[in-house]
Amino acid sequence: MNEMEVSMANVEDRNDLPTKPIPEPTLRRLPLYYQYLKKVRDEHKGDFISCTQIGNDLSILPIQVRKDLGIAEAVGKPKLGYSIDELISIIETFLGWNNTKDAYLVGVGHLGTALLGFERFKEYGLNIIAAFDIDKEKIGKTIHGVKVFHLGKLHDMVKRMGIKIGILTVPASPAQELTDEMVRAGIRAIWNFSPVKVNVPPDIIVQHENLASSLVVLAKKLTLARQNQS
Amino acid sequence: MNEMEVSMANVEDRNDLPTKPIPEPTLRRLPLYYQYLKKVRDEHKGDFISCTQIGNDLSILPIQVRKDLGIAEAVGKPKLGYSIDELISIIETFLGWNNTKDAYLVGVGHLGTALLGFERFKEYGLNIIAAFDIDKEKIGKTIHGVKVFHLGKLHDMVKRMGIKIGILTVPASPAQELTDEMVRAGIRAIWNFSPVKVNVPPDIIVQHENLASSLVVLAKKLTLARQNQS
DNA sequence: TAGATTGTTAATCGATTAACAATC
DNA sequence: TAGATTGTTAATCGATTAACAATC
Repeated sequence: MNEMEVSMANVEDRNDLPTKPIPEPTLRRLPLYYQYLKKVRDEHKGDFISCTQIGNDLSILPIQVRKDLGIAEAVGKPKLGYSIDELISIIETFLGWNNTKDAYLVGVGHLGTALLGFERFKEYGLNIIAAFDIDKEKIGKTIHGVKVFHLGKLHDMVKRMGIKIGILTVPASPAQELTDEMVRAGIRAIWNFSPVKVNVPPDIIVQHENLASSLVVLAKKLTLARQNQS
Repeated sequence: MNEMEVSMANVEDRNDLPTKPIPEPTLRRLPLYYQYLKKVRDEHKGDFISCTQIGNDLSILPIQVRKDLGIAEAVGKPKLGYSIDELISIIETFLGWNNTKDAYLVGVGHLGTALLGFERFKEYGLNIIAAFDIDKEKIGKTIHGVKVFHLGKLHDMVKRMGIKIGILTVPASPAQELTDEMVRAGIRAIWNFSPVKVNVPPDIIVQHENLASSLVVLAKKLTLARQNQS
């Protein structure tokens, strides 16, 4: 490959489609680094940090930290490490936390209410600007600064505001129907906290948050640990 | 390998340690199959179901369904498929949902309250039998059938009841301290809903539930989909 | 019987981990 | 300078997917 080809490849990578896929495990670890780095910054112990340091503190192999940071396009200095401030800002940019995305939440039960109270979401570029329910007790109220509307208004409001992200915090039974309704209105990505898998057209993104799955992993690890120690 | 060796190997696998590790992705999919199978059973469309059918409905490759069910030690009939009832019962047994595990919950905020209300956990063998907080408003109250105690009673109650699972639903700041306290008292597995990674001794299990990580995956997929379609 | 489906072994794919030259 | 650390290429590992004989 000659110099011309190299520079062409760079241009393609940065400006053109398709963007190369980022490994999901890396994507999931970046927020961990971010939270850790902000803590470290507040301790004022220096301006630079090494992968060895990060890895030790987070129980992740240093080489993996280096790979992840490389994918996020961070650049370090041999012997010194990475600038903490720069790293924080690079992760923010890479994950798109600078430009906020608006979202609607459907289902103001216990979990929905809890999510409405997560101030932290704003830090991660997510802004829940309205909630929907069918319970007359809740409609019209403002919960954690977010107004609750009747579900019947969902379609028009999604259309009018051009909302792309929907958060689904409802029981199993109405989950599919409400998903269909959101998709019809123009929602492109659904964060699904309901206990069932919902079906969507191929161009719609669904992120299924399944507490049962997580609990199973925890419980099985506990059982295996007991067996192997006995 | 002769017949003797084969039978010896079987005996070891079934009765002796160490139990062979189960792939975590499989473990996470099993509850999905379970929820789906219960729905199918209630529709009374027949007694048997094939991997093709399950896979189509859940958007999972049939061969992967077959692998997963095999790992859970399910046995099917060529041409017919698997008995739905048998499959449900095999998953319940394999995941240990028959014998309930008691747990304590620490931090009765919005999320903690929501988790206390999840009746579904009982189905998955998890029984939250007490909650702890430092807020005098909450102490002494019963939320969703679970009594809230002062945090100071955690240590003695864990010891006395032999509780092994702790659910941590607190903000970042007290998370590590409360983890240490739980471990000292005898907790062996922590389901961590706090926004920070907590450090534990090597024999303690931590399952970190990180909403920021999930949100990042959702948002990045949405961004990539837009770029590739433009 | 014929054909769909299981169970198992092999091939592929992608993420993790190792190796090592470049460098502040 | 010497040594720790980065960035990159190669090796390993484990999960997914494919292939195919056995079978109700």
